[in-house]
Amino acid sequence: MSLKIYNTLSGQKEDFVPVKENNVNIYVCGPTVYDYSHIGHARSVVVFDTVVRYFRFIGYNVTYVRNFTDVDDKIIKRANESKMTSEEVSLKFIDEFTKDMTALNALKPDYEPKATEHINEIVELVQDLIEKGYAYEVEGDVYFRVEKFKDYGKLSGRSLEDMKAGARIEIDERKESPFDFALWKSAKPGEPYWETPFGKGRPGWHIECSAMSSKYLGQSFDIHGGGKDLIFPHHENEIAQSEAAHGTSFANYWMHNGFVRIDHEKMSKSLNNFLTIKDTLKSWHPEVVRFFLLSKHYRSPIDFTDDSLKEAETSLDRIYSLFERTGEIKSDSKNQEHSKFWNEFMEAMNDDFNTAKAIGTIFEGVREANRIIDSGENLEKAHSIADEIVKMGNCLGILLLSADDYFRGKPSKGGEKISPEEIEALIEERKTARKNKDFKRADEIRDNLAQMGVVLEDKPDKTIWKFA
RNA sequence: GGCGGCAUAGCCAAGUGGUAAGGCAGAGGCCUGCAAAGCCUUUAUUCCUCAGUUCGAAUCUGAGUGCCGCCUCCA
Repeated sequence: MSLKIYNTLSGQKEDFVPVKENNVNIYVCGPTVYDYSHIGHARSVVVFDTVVRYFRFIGYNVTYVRNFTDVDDKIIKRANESKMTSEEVSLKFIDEFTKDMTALNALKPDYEPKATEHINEIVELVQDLIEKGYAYEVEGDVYFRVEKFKDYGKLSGRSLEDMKAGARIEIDERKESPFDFALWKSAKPGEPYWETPFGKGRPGWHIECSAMSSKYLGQSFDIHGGGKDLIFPHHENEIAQSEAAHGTSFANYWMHNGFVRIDHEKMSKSLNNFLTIKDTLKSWHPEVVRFFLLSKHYRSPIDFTDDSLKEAETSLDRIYSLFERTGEIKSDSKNQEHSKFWNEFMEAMNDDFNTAKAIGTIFEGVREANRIIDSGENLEKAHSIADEIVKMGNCLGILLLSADDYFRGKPSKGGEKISPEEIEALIEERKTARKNKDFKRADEIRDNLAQMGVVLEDKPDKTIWKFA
C-alpha cells in the first residue's frame, strides 16, 4: 500500500518515494513572530503535525524542521510601537506560539531554527549566489536575478511573461527586473543589522529558509510544506535561490494547506478577521479544535464558525462516550488482527492524508463497537475496536486522554463554577432520592446541574457526570 | 488584467468513470421512573446550469453561473 501525496509542483498526486529509504526530511515554514498566532496558523501546524505523526506511525524516520522568522519589518515595527527590542518581541511571541502549539498537541519539531541564529549561513549563500551571477548588489541591498533562473515560476505555474502582462508592480529603478527580490536588505537607521561584505543589513525573507533547510536537511530533501499563500512568491523564490546556488533539485514534494475562513473569507491579520488560538482555546477543548481542523481535507478551505466547532465537539464527545462504555482504555497492542476499519483508515491516510475520510471510518468503528456492546456479546471485540480507534486518533493527535479527563477538561459553558466534590455529593443525594422514588427531587438535582453545564448519565450500576 | 481553486441532502463533509461514506440536525421505534447516552429504521432517483464523450458520469470534455485565493505582508 503506497502513500500518495499531492505535489504542488506537478499538480497531481504522486507516490511518495523518499530520498533515503525509510527516512523523511521535512521542512515547514513557521510563523513570523510579531503577534499571537491565529487559527490559520494552527491549521498549518496541525496539518503538518499530523503528516509527521503518520509518517512516524508507519515506520519512517522523520526529521522535522520548522523555522521561526525572527527578523522582519513587522517585528521591527512592533518593537518600535511597544518600546521593546526586536529580539524581545520575537522571543515573546516564540514563547506564545510554543504554548499554543503544545496546547494543540503539536509535536515539537526536531529543529526550530531562527533566522537570526543563521546569519553566517545566509551570508554565505548570498555570496555564493553573487559569485555564480544569480545575484547583484545595489547600494547595500542584494537582489536575486530572476531572469537568469530559467525555471522561475515552475511551482506557482506562472511565467515571467504572464507576470509582466498582468502585474502592476512598483518599479524600482535600481532593480534589473521588477520581479527581482531581495536576498539582503541594507539597514535603515534604528534597524537591527549584521556586518557583512555587502554592508550593514539583514536577510530578506526568503533566503533564511533556503539556508536553514539545507543546513538541517541537505540540499535535496523530501517535503517542503506551508500555507497556500506561500506558494508565490515565497516558495517560488526559495526554489530559485536554492537550486541556483546548489545546482540540485530542492524539495521533491511541495505540500500546501488551504486557508481557514471566516464569513467565507480568508482569515488573516490584514483583514482583521482572525481569532487567536489562545482565545479559541478558552471556549473549546484543544482536541475539539484539532478535530475541527482535520475534519476537512487539508487542501480545501475550511470555514470557522461557532456551529462547526460545536459540531466537532459533539462528534468528539461521541467517540469519547464509547470509551466511557469500554472502560479504561488499554492502548497496548496485543498483536491482534486489524479490523476492516483499521484498513480503511490507513487507506484514507495513504491517499494524500485524507483525514476527513479517515475520521469517517473512525465513526463506523464507533457504531460497530456500540452495537456490539448493546448486544451484550463479544465485549472483547468491542474493546479491541475501541483500542484501534484510540490508535487511529493518536495518528491524528487526538483521543490522547481518558474519557473522564476529556469530558471534565472541557472549558465550562455554564456560568457558575461547581467542584467535583459538590457534584459527587449531589449525585449521592439524587441516588438516595431515586431509591425512595422521590423523582421530583432527583430531577430537580439533575436540572440544577444541567444549568451549570453538568450532564448526568445513569448507568446500570452508577451515575456518571461530564461537562456539556 | 494574469494565474489557480471550489460548487455533493436543512447544515458540515468523503467520493474523481460502475450506480451517493461519515458526522450534526429532523422523524419513528427500542432502552429508561423520566431523561441522557447507545442501538434500529428513516431523511439526495441525485451531485450549480446547459451541451457533449461513453454501454455507463457527481466523477471526463466544452460553455455558462456563483464563490474563493495568489499576483503586496500573510499559515
